[in-house]
Amino acid sequence: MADDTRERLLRAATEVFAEKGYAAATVREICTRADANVALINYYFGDKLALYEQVLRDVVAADPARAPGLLGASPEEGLRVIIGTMLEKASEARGNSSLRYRLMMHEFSHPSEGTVRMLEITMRPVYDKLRTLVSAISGLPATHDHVRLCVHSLLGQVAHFAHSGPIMEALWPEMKLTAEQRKMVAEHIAGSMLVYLRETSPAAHL
Amino acid sequence: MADDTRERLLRAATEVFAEKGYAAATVREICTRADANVALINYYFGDKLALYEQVLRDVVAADPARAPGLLGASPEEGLRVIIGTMLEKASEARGNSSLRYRLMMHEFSHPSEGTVRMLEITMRPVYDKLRTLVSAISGLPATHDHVRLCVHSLLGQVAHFAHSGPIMEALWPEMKLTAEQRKMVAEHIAGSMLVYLRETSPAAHL
DNA sequence: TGCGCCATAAAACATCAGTATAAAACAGCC
DNA sequence: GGCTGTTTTATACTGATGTTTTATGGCGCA
Repeated sequence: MADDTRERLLRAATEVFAEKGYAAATVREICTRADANVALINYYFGDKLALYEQVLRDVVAADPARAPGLLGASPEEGLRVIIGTMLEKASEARGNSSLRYRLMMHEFSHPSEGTVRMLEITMRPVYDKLRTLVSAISGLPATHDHVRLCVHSLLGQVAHFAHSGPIMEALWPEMKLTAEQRKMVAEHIAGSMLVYLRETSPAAHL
Repeated sequence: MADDTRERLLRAATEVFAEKGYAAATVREICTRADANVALINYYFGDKLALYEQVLRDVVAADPARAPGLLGASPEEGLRVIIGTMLEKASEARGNSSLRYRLMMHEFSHPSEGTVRMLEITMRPVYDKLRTLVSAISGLPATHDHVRLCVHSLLGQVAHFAHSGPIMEALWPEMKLTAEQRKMVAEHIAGSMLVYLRETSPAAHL
């Protein structure tokens, strides 16, 4: 039952971290959900942070930034797909692949002790992928300030729509990120960026 | 010395809340900074939340959303000014007027127990002002989904650039929101939104 | 059977949070 | 000076957190 318990702990930890972020998650809740004793987290992983890193490592075993349907698509379509995927995965309930995005977006809007690890492990690939896409669309090098600004704008917007529950509730109660609304938001974010990139790309100034 | 101590507590609380947000701020740090005893917060204000609300009430006595130079300007200019002001104030060190924005943006990216009060008191005016501006530029009613989406995009981007320190540091170390960079970011956020609004406004489809 | 090891459990521990209390210090006024 | 109410202090309480310790149960194996 040893490995079994370890697995249960990992699974529970993944859920709780994805739901609440690193700081707000408590080892006691994780253990309760895993039907395990509080001491077992330290027994198996050392401490809370090490558990978190293990969760990240496990969950990242999945695709880094290769959303299905992204291969062969135009950069424009790629942008739409990746934004849509992030939003969708960030608001889905569970399912191993979506937890990855929930973790990512949670840490993104609630930076914490574990954030730096998380960033390097899970965010970097997405960030770089987005830069590649924006670079291809705009015709600018991926290191250009303009490209970086656009990518951060995208990430900032996604994080906001996906993870500022209380704010949304207060300012726009109808926005609950239903499947329909998610599509609308994704199209808004990707669409507005594409319009902007088209207008400001060097090609537009011929 | 009574009112004096109360004032010191309020000032210290404003600083600490602005720096760390409601949740991460501790009454002990506030009292230390104010050179006061831990018990005095409860003596003067009741509890931490009441202190926070008092800070909000005080700090909001300033302008709600009337940045200087906003009167009489075109909606487009208004948008640029308000975005620039938010970014600028959010990253300034202190000065009573800037604390307001730091509080706002902090709570915005780290929703907490005090968030709802905060939102209604300080965010709502900015939110409504932005909606008015976007509405005027786009020609759509301020309640339209398109307008709301745009405003949330703006707020999300500002919050991100102003308050996701660890993320920025990891992904874009050179971006430190210096005065120069702030101008660039503000122009990016406002400028891209204006391009988008121009392209999608009903007038563009004649 | 008894030894040893691994997994689990129960409980304790240390720390830090917000809060409460009771006594001390102080101020104003007769 | 001495009373009275207000302000301040030192300290303790309560609860939550991450962590550690100590004990217990099961199981293979000589």
